Amino acid sequence: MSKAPQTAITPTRADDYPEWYQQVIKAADLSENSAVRGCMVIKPWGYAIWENMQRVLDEKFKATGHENAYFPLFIPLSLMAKEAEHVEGFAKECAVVTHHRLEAGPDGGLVPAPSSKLDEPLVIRPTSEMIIGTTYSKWVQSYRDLPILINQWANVVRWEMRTRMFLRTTEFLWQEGHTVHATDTEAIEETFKMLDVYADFAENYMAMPVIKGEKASHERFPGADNTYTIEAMMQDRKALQSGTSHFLGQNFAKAMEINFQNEKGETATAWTTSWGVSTRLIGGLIMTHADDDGLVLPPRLAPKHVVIMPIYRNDEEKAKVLAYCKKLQADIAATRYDGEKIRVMLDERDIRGGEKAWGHIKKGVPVRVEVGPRDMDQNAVFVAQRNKAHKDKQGIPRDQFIETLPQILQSIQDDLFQKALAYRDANMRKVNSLDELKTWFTPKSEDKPEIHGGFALVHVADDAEIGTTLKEMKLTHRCTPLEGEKEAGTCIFTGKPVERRSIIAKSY
RNA sequence: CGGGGCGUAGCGCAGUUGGUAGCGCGCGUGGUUUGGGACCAUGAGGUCGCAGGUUCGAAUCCUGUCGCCCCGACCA
Repeated sequence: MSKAPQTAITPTRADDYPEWYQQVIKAADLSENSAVRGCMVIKPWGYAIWENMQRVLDEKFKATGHENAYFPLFIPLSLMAKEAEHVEGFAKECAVVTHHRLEAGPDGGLVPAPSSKLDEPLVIRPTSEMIIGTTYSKWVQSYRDLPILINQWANVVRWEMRTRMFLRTTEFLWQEGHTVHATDTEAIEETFKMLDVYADFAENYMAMPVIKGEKASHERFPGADNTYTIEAMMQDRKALQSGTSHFLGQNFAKAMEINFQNEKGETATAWTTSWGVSTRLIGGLIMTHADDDGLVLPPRLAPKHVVIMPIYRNDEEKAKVLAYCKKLQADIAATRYDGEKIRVMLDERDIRGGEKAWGHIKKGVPVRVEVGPRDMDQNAVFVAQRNKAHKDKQGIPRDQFIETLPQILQSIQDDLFQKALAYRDANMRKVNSLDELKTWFTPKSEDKPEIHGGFALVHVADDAEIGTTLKEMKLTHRCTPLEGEKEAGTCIFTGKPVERRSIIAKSY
């Protein structure tokens, strides 16, 4: 008999954080590497989380006046080249289609047929500003055609050197909103509105605290006038850029000729925005809440809120317990949480109880319910919560359990947010000198660096050279927070006066 | 692209003076068990990444090739 490990996940976060992350994904059956380099297969449990994210976000987009549409996967090369900074930013990571037919090669196998070479190569979209902007230029004639408020759910490809499951994959799923406005004021308002939608989603659904901020000029989206971000702290205290909203000014409108006649009959150039979040959010979800026993899911996004695990010894008991569980399942499913039916599964698999329970712990199911003959006799259920220790279980009268389940789920949702918030705030502090910054971001043990650092609130000028210096220190300027205390000071690198502190951190 | 490492059963691995392939987990079957990761028994499963070469004989030696992983440069 092999002794069960102390934790369900090996190694622990403290032992080897990156490896822990991989193991959590594996243990929770979220995704796996595919036959294609850098591309992952998102498995049902992982995809169900994405579907929940999509559903909630989509409702929010609709509620703020947006509609969905779909644009092509391919972008003609010449079109890609139209906005100088944009090309510069993405040229290094584009997959390009050059042929449209295969034929037998000289050494067997298949090769692209030379005769099928495309006159103009097609770039697989790394983002869709160009193809969408070009389309919009045809749609916009008059100020009466504005605003255009469209979102698309899509896949994009960015040929990154190094990939990490969910955090950075060659192909990833996302949504990208692209809007056109008659005035800069309106476009800027849209940019902030969607940043707020993202922050609301991150905090109230993912239970992941975020800081809204503006990116330094050297961290901006290529071609944007301003980039705004929500930054979250992971459990290794690194920052994860979790969503971005860009005010594109007139850069893309000029390049794509998105022009219109205004009320006075004059020709005017439009103002555009774009904003997106991706499957990276799942990585953020994992690294915000998961523990050394595996995934921990906030109820509002969990594919299943509750799992019922029947316990029995023989066929006679099995029949009784299963019948009882099915009724319990139906009654739970008829109860509502967060405006929806509670998602409950009955795990009837014929495997050992321990294995079954640990499986659900590793998958992060918020509430586990055991029902055996003893409980049935008392018309009670045995309840465990994923946000508590795995042995911390309570017998509760059945009807009381069902009645309080919505509150239990909400308490888990709140608890996860509060824990994450406390962790972030405990690891965020003002840093007033370069030395202090260096010290904080230098691990005490060099061979096996411990989790260290955090979010440093620093006075720092918006300067590309500082960006380079930071990079050498393996740090980045995450953002300048939009909210909170406005405390003027002098840049710790240049001594220049700056209006408020920015966040400097290691990042994903 | 630079530096390291690895391709042997579904997964993780062992396998040196070259002799025809093994272990753990998982999986199937039978049984004993069962309120938090069981145990016994018994099975199934591999052209040892690919292609050449040396040899009576290659997972093992040589040459080439493909792929993957880790560390850097790039980034939602």
